[in-house]
Amino acid sequence: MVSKKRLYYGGLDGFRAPVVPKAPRSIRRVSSKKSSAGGEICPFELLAAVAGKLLQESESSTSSTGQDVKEQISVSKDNVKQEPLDVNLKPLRLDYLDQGFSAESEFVPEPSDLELKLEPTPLKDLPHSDNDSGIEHASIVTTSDFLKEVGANVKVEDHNGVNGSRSKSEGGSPSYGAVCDINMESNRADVQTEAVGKLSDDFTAIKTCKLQDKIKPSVLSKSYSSVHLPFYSNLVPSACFPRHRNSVKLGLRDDDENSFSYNHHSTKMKAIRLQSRAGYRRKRQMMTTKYWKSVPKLKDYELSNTTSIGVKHFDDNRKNIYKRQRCQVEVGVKRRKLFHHSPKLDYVHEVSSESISNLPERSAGGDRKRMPAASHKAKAATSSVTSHKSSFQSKDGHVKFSIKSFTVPELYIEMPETSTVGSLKRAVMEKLADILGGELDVGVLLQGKKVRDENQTLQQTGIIFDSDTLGFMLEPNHPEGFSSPVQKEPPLLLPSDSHQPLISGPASPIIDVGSLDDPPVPISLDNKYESKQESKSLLPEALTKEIEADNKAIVSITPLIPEALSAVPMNNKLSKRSELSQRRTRRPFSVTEVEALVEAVENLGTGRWRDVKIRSFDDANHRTYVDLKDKWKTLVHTASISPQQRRGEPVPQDLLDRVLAAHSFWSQNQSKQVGKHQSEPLQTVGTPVKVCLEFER
DNA sequence: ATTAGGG
DNA sequence: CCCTAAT
Repeated sequence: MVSKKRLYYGGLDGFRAPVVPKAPRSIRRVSSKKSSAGGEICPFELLAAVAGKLLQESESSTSSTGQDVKEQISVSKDNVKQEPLDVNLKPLRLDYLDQGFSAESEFVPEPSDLELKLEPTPLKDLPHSDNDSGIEHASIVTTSDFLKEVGANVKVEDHNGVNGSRSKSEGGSPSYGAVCDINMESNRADVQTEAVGKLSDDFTAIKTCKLQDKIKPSVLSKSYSSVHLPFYSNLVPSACFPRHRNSVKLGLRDDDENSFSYNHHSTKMKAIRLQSRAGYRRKRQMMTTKYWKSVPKLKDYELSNTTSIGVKHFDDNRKNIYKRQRCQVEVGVKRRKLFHHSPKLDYVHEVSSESISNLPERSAGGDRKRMPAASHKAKAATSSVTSHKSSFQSKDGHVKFSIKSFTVPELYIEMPETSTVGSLKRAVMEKLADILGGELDVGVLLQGKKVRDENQTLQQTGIIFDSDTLGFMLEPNHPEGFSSPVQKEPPLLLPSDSHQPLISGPASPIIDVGSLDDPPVPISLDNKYESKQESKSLLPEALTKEIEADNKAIVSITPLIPEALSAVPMNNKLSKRSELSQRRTRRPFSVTEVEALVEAVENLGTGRWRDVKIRSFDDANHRTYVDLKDKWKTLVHTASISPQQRRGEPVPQDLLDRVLAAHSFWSQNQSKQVGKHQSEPLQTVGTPVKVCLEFER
């Protein structure tokens, strides 16, 4: 840092000539995208694997007890690889109904062994009611049907015995019909989890949760472009069940990084086309734009009419359909209330999400550069699958469902023991925010209990990742600021029983996933992937201790994704804003970022935010050029006010000075407009010419 | 898609 | 940060 400043004042090196001269958009664009070549892997493999395994096992087993399933599913870890998960899943087809995902996705799945396809069938049998009981009823019915269906094929039953403990926690608060529904689903989910868990001992933790979702009218579903999720039979095993902890890492980048590191451990692994972050981002933006803009503009359900043709249930809520997208979280609580009060429940949805946490022995080396040494490493590969069955009916007796959204982010977090629980929370939260695109509040659970004192250090709290008792709970985060009721709910945590460290309990199922527009969070699941950490801003210098402890962390991610689709006939006013646009999570600029910004602006000027972005924030997808511009704006303002009036993380005065200098320089120097190509970067002449070569980041 | 500003 | 208008 210090030397950085010097660098700046060094003059020679201080303001380098614009690295990115203004160039034709086309060209620049290319350059900007290049970084995203990596792409991401569709994470559905995981789900597929689970499902497949489940199916397989189930088919052979008529038993409905968890015990049986367990036994049957038990697979010797050594055979994991030999036992490709190319289970006969043909009957299962998951259709990823997310437009964004499929439509413009660069994601080109390879031939898949498995495809889960949703068969949009009329929801003829879904009961609709105007009251809670009705809702509940609907849910139950759905579940039953589903089970029935499943039973035919898979024999997935509610394994209370197996999940008893977890069920308990869940059952604690079935105040809402929705909850009840969830519980049931959760159990099912557990089964799957169990199955997966049995697949390999390498699974440190598996967490399954159900995402509550509403079934959308089939029409809507159809409108979605369907994405085929390729299932790489061999991928899953290798990816998910690292046999040697040191050699294989399961990771997903949850942040906006584009690069994936591969561990060449699994040769069988098929090369997978990774979807680039950029792609994701694009899609997401598209989606958001669509919904943020379209919704408000459309009047009189114009949108619904065009989009949801033939959908009659939407009368009161059509608009909402388009809102869910980004409000996943915030609506959560509200939604539930709605469920309660909402007169109509048009859809019953069943969503499942699975989270698999993998505990890598060691952190990926690649992360080192970005991550200061840390004592705790929490790596979690979480996959949440949201699938809703538009219909549980299956003529052929096959289970059909669609995946609404799927996220299999790997949260790779390294925290010093001295870091606080709060920081841990933030770290996780940010990751999730990036992934889910929503504002999520993360609760840290230890031994199933929510850790309250966020100021305690991990050490003090007793959070040792070796204990399989660390969990995270997603809570709805209300922009409005009121505490979310959901927090009151019994936290769903990871099983703390050490007996089965591999399997974790169901996560809080209270998840609502938007159906249509959920931004498919393309998250790749790849064991070869080495996650990078970008929590630098979160954990500045604190990360100093390097403890190569073998930490296991189970991260249970239970995204709460509100479903706007639900009957929300009520006044839109109230939840209008919140539902339409969930504010992005606030990410205060760190000093480091500020410095990067300052430097970039010094060189590029104040009118080339895109270039600034590329230059200094290319890897920070959550920082858009608009953000940078805004930040600059605030920086200029900040620099002009008295230090006492400044808030937040104090920005070093020297940086502010630079801000002012650059600001005045560029505002005065019209050259950018004149020569529009490359204006002379601001030359700082203050200090002696001292060039310090320092490479940051 | 970017840029520029207002809110 | 969000939202818009204008490019």
